[in-house]
Formats: sequence, structure tokens, C-alpha cells
Amino acid sequence: MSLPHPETDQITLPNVLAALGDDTRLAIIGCLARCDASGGLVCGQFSGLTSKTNLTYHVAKLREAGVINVRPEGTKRRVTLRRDDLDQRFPGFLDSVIATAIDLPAVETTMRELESTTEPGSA
Amino acid sequence: MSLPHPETDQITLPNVLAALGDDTRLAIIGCLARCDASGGLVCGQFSGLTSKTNLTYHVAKLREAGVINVRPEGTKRRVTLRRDDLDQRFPGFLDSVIATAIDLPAVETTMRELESTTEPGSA
DNA sequence: TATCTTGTTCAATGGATATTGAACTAATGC
DNA sequence: GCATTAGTTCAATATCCATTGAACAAGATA
Repeated sequence: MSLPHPETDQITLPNVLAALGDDTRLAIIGCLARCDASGGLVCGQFSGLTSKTNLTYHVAKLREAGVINVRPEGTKRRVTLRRDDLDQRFPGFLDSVIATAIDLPAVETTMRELESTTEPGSA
Repeated sequence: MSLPHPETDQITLPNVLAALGDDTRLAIIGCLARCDASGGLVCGQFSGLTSKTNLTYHVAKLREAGVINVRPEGTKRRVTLRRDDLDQRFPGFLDSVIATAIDLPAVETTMRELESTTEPGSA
């Protein structure tokens, strides 16, 4: 982890709620919830949501709140949900949020774009 | 209900998260979670948290997001959690938030003040 | 080395949000 | 009717937050 992430026990509910209380960031979480089992996503894959600069900003917010993990991968940044950490701190919380976030319109749109640009058979 | 409250199916997760993503409002929820079984609280009982004017503002935010119910009672406003409505819309969400919010420092302080000013034996 | 891709940094802006105090309204109790 | 209690409204401010564009940095690739 080259980027600063809060330790599990430093994740606070006010920070997490504030981080999720934004349409763009909630959509990011919705996308991740759909793709997390297949290794998460890289920042560029959220480009349907807003500008590159703005994505950097929102991804940093989520990372600093302890909601996501961001790992450099070449020039890319692989983003994953901190499921275990959040479950440990706030049992049931993430699941209940995801249940709704996963169906947000912005998430639908973004995922459809991803499917259409992903080569079949790619890892 | 003389004050405008959203219908159950008009309560949205982004609005609820934004409403809860504030220290004062999260403390209000924590207090309510402790007192909800005993009929909720009136606005004035949150006076330890911030000014009267500011309380009006934050209580309105929570009401407009569909998190609380506010019912006039003489010159007072009785505030209760919309537990059933939130459980229906976002199963598990409120419980997971309350589990943490109930122990916030501001909630501890406010509740201690309330206990010391409540006459024993009052309804 | 040159170039492309991906994302960051910075400064500036606009807009939303929280906070305040003064004046006000509505219900209650004397 | 008058004072009291409880909360609201309004205008002003202060602050934070999201968004943008230009310039930059780092890794990949040729």
C-alpha cells in the first residue's frame, strides 16, 4: 500500500457516512460491489461518472474514509472495497448500502459501458 | 403530521446517507435510538448539541430525508425515528448505524444531561 | 529516448451547507 | 391579557465541498 489508508480501527462511522453521502461516490461503491469478486476495478473504468480529475478527488475521499483500498498497478490504480474491514467495524452496514447502491442508474450505465468495451475472454 | 414528511417509498439512500453524514445529526439519531422506546424526544432535549436555531435546521434535514418523524405537541416538537420505514426501504441499515451512533461521545454527554434534569417518576 | 497511458497536483471557481443572532409565531399557564 | 416556553424564519456569514482546466509525474511500450 503506497497510498495512505486508515487502519481498520481508525475507520469511523461519521467519516464513512460522509464519504458515501455523495452520488458519484455511492455509484463508485455500487460498481465495485458488482465487480469486487472479479478483482475490483481501476480508476479509469469509472470515467463514465465524471472527469478524470474529479475521480481522483472522489476516490481519495473514499480511500481516506477507509471504504476502499487503492493499490498502484503500473500507471493504473486498482480499487477494491474494504469489505472485511467494514464488516468488522460496522456489521451489516456495507451489505445494506450495497443492496441499494448496486441498482443505482449511474451504476447500470457505467457497468453497461464496461461490458461493451471488455474483450470476451480477458482476465 | 402537519410538517412535510416524505412517503416511505420516496426515501432514497443518497439522501439518507447525506443526512447522516454530519456529526450533529448523527448524534441526534444516537439519542433517539436510546429513547425511542420511551416515546422519543423533543427538540429542546438536544440543546446540548448546538444552538436552538441550528437544531431547527438539522432536525428539518433529518425529517426531509425521511429519517425521523416530527410531530407538534403543544409548543414542542416530538421527534421519533422512522424505524419501520427505514427497515422496509434499507433492511439492516438503520440497526447497523445505530449500533455505532448510540455510543458517540456527544450522545453520552447529551443523555447524561437529560438524566440529570429528568424528574424521577415523570411520564 | 520518445511517446502514450493513467492518474495526480494545483489554483481557481461555484455552489451548497452549517452556523449565528435578531425578530418573530404559536401554544401554555397564570 | 400577559408573560413564558418552544421553536421558526430570515438574512448574513463562513466554511466546506465538488468541479474544472492546465500542467505535471510515473510507468509502459516501442
